[in-house]
Amino acid sequence: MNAPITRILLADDHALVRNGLRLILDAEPDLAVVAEASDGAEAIGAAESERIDLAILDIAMPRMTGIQAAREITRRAADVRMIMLSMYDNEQYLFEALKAGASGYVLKSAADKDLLEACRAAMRDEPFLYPGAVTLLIQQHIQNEPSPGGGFPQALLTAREEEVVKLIAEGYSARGIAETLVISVRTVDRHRANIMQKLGMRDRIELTRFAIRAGLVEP
Amino acid sequence: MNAPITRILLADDHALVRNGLRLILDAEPDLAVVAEASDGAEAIGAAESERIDLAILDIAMPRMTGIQAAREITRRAADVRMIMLSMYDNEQYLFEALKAGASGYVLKSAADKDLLEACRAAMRDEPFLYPGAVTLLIQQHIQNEPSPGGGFPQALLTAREEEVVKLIAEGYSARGIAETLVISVRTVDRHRANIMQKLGMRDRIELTRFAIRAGLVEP
DNA sequence: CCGGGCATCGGTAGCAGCACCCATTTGTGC
DNA sequence: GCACAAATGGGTGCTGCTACCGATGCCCGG
Repeated sequence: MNAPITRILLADDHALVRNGLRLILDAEPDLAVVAEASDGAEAIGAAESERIDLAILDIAMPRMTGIQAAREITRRAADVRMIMLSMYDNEQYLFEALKAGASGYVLKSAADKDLLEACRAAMRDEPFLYPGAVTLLIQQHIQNEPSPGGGFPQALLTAREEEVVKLIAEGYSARGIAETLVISVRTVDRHRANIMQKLGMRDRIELTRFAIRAGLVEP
Repeated sequence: MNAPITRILLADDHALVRNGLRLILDAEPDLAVVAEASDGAEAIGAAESERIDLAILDIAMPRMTGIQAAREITRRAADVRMIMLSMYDNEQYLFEALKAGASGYVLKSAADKDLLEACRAAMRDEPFLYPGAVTLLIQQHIQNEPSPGGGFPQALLTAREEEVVKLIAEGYSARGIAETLVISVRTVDRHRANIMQKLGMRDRIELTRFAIRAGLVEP
């Protein structure tokens, strides 16, 4: 049945990594890298203008993360399949990536074979997750099945919570945040507690790293 | 004069990246990857036990950074040349890498050619730096040439302090750090205080962001 | 040999972060 | 209108962070 060659967009901000991945992919007869991007905005442009079957997006890219890019690509070029490439075995990213429309989630610490398999699975419209991700999905599913409305009842931060996270990561104390937002210290405290519970985190350090990963603040 | 093939140790914690780089390197007739490592400790072991000409070390690796590994390799296997691979165009790390014995410093966003050139330069016992690094070196040299006994007027952390910063930024409490390093909580406390004073910082949040900027830890 | 930097350990005190409890007001969707 | 989530504010208490005081042993360079 001689499937046609899969035309791939490769987005990663590190040229060396990009070229390495290109070698891995181009070695396969059924895969061809036909476009590259070094950040999320470029990836969106390429997915629209080029004839792309599959986009491989690194999560950590400057200006716009792979997740944000995936959301835009879902909206503007819905026929493009997407695989998310991540340094982090992190459930937040996993869920966000899936919600953003990615059909695969591959760790950079994975084997070449996994990436290739994810590509082919994506073209068959099948998901591909690394084993740990499946476990996470199951746990999440067991924890809170209900949500008749659909998606994950899990943690998206509200606008206010996002503001608070940003300020925490910028080094403000609860008191400073309270003054900045003109609310009570107790409310700041409450927001922080809610955020940490949603994200499953334990202190400001983890919140800070989350905020940096999420691009809310610069390191 | 038919130089012998350069035997390379490749150390990076991400298998996909490692394999991509291996393809880039193995495509060259004069270079051969003969060993791999996924963290600093493994790299040190491999540099000792295998017959290695050149080690390519990623800076950001778990448990032990490429810099720390380079220090050990310099001590234990002084004939092994080293090239540092970094995600960050960061002067702190550039200088640390050079001090640790690396003869090359290549950004992951560089071109393949740069990495290959750095490898060959290392085998000729010549340094290789990306252009921005040379600029940084010059600036630093102009700013403070004298100071025979001492380094930079501005705070360079000691090796121990660096370890503590890394652990703080990874979310460890003082107590957890004390257990990890097998020292007293008070000593950890003292180190943290010294670090914050040196860097002019006020809490763990700022330290965390510093550590991420410096490439000591991943966000 | 001695000064100085580094690493180590101790006490005290205050304030901040964090957990767990409570409540009211507002807006949005059904 | 009613249900629900978001945002707001409060009380209590423990733990951890941070500041400021002290000290000793080690090693390295002059």
